[in-house]
Amino acid sequence: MSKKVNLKTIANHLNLSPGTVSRVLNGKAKEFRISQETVKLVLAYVEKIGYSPNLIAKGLRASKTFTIGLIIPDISNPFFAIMARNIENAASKENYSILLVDSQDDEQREKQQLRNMISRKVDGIIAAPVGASYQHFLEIKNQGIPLVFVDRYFNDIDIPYVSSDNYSGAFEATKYLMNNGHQNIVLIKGDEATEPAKERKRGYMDALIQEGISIDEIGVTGSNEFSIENGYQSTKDMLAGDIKPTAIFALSNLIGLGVLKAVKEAGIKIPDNLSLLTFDDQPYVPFLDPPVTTVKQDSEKIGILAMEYIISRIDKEKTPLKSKLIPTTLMVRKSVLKR
Amino acid sequence: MSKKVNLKTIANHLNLSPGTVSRVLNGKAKEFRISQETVKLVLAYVEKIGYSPNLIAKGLRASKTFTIGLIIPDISNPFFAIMARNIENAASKENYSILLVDSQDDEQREKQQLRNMISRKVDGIIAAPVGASYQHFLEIKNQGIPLVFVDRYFNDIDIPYVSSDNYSGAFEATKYLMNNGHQNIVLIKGDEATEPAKERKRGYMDALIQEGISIDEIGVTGSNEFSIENGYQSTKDMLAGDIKPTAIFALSNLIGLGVLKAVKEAGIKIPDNLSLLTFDDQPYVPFLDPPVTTVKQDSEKIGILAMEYIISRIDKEKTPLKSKLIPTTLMVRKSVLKR
DNA sequence: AATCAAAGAACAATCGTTTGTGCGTATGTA
DNA sequence: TACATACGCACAAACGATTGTTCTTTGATT
Repeated sequence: MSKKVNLKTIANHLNLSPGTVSRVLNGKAKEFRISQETVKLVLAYVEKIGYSPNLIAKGLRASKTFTIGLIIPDISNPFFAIMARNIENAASKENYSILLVDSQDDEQREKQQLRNMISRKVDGIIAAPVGASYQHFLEIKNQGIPLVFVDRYFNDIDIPYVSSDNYSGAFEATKYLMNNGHQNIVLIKGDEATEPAKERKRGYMDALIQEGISIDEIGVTGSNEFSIENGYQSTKDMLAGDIKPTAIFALSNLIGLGVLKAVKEAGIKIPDNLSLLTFDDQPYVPFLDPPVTTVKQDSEKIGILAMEYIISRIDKEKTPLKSKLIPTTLMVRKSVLKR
Repeated sequence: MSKKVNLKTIANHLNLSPGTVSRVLNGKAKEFRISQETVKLVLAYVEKIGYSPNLIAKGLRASKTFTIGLIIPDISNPFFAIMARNIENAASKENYSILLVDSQDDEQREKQQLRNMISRKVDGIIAAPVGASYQHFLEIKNQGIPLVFVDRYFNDIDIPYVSSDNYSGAFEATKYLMNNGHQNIVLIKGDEATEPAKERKRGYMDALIQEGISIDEIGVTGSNEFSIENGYQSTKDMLAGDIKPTAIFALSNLIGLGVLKAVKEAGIKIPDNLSLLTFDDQPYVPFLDPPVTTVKQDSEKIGILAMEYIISRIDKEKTPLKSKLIPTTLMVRKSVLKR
C-alpha cells in the first residue's frame, strides 16, 4: 500500500507550501508570481508520483462536485439505456460524472434516492420520473438544484423537460393505420399517470375523431404497465372477446412484444389477420416476426439535450429552460396490412 | 433559495455545539451522555427543516464515499444494462451509490475514467474492461481500491472476476449443433482479445475436435467487434464464398442480428437452409424470425455476485476473492434444424 | 463543609483543497 | 540614501462533518 499523497505531502517533499502546489496545478502560477523553476519542480514531481487530486475535498471546498444525478425507471429498457449512454457521454465531455439510480418504477425508491442526491451535492439532476407524484421534485427545485425531466414529466409544475412529441407521434401513427384502411384500432395503453401515455392516447383519439369515428367506438385496453405481460394479457383477452379490431396500436416496445406472443399462441398471422404498430424503435425490431412498424423516439437526442440543459443551468443559472418536444419518426415495416 | 443548513446552523439555532448535534444524529447520544431532552429537541428540529447531511464532508472526514464505480463498455447493450440494473439494486440495498461510466469500448476513455474514479475516492470498482490492456487496472489494485471484473477479465493478472462459463456454454452449444447433425459449423467471433471470446472459441473447437473434426476443417470468421455489422458482413461474405456451412454459431446477440439481416437479404430460410445459434439471450429473442436458440448468460447473477464481492472486500479487506464462472443455459428455440 | 464523580455539553483538531492576505527580500527609481 | 514596487512564496481560514479531549455544573458522599 503506497503511503498517501496529497498537496501537503507533495509540498513537504519540495519544501513548499500546499497553497503553492495547488496554484501551480491549477495554472495560477503566473497570477501568483510563482517562478518557472518551482513550477517545473512541482509538475515533474507530481507527474512522477502520479498524483491525482482528491475531488471530495475539492468538492467540499468549492461546493461543486462535477456530478450529475441520473434517475431512470429501468435501465434495462433499451430506450432508457440508449438515453443513459448519450447522457453519460455528453457529461464526460464536460468533465462531469454520472451518479446512476434505477428507481425500478418505485416511487419510494425515487424519493429516497433523491434525498441521497441532495446529500451528495450533485450539481444537477436528470430524471425520468416514475410519474406518480412530484412533491419530492419540487423540493429539489427549491434547493436550487438544476433539474430536468426526460421522457416523462409533469404538466402542472414548472420544471422543464425533454421528451418525444408523443402526441404527434401517436397521431401520425394512427393516421397511417387509417390510411391503410383500418377503422377498428385498439390501443393497448401503458401507465396512464404518465404524460407520454396521456399524450399518445390523445393523439390516437384525435386522429380517430378527425376521421369521423365516434368516441364510443374507440377501443382502449391494457393495464398500467409498459410491460410484455400487459401486451400479452390484453391481446389474449381481446382475442377471446367480441371486439375484433383489424389493428393494434401498442404504446411501447415491450407491450408490442407481448402482443406478438399472444398472437403467435393464437395462431394468428400478422399482418394478414391483424396489423400491429408500436411505440419505440429498437435495433432488433427489423428482425422480429414480422418486422414491426414503429414510432421511433430519438432517445439519443433527448439525452444530449437534457445534458446541455443541465450544464447551461449549472454554469449560468439565469438561463430559463424551455421544455422541448423531440419529433418522432414513423418506421414503416411489415406489420401493417393495406386493406 | 432557502439559506444553507448544516450542523453549525442547526447547533446555533438550538444553542448547542455541532458536535452534539452530530452525535445525536449518529445515535451516539447514550454513549456521550446527551440528555433525552436535547435528543428530542435536535431530532424534532432536524425533521422539521428536512436536514440531509453533506456526504461530501462526511466522505472527506471518513475517507469513505459509499460510492462504487461501474465501468461498462456499452450500457445500451442489454446484456450490460441488465447487469448494471442488478448491480445498482444490490448497491443501493447497502446504501452505496453507483458512479456510471460508459467506456464506449475505448481504452483511452477507460484509463481516463479510472483516474477520475481514483480522484473521486470511490470505495470500489466493478468493471467490464475493454480488454486491450490492464496496466491501469493494476494501478487501481496498488492503490488498494477493491476491484472486480465482470464479463471480461484478464487471465494473467491477479484480479478477481465474475463471468459466464463461456467455455462450457460454447462447448455445449456446439455439441447441440452436432447432435442435430451439423458437422460444418462456422463460428463468427467477436473481439478475440477478450477472455470470453477466447473461451467461447475454445469451447467450440474442443467440441468439434472431440467429435473427430480436424482442425483445418474448422471455420472461424468475423471481425473483432461484437456488432450487428460484423455479423452482417461476415455472413454476406460467407454466403458469397465457397464454404457452405450448415450452421452458424454467432458469439453475441448483436452478431446474431447481423446474421439474420444478411440471411434475409439473401432470401435464405433459417433453419431450413441454414441453422443459427447465438450467444446471449434477450427478452426479444423468442419473437425474432425465427426464434433463435441461444446460450443464455445469467447477467443478473453476475451483477449481484460482483457487488457482493466488492462490499465484502470493502468491509473486511482480508477476504481473498475467488473468481467465479457462472453457468450458462442453452435456450432451445427454432433456429436449429434437425438433419 | 469539603471532596469527588458523573452528567452534559463545548472545544478544537482533522480530512485535502482553495484562496485572500501577509511578509521578507531584492530590484529599480527618485 | 530612501522609498516604492515587484517578486516569490508562506500562512491560515474555510468548506461540513466527526471525534478525542476538556470543561463546567450538579448532586451525592463522607
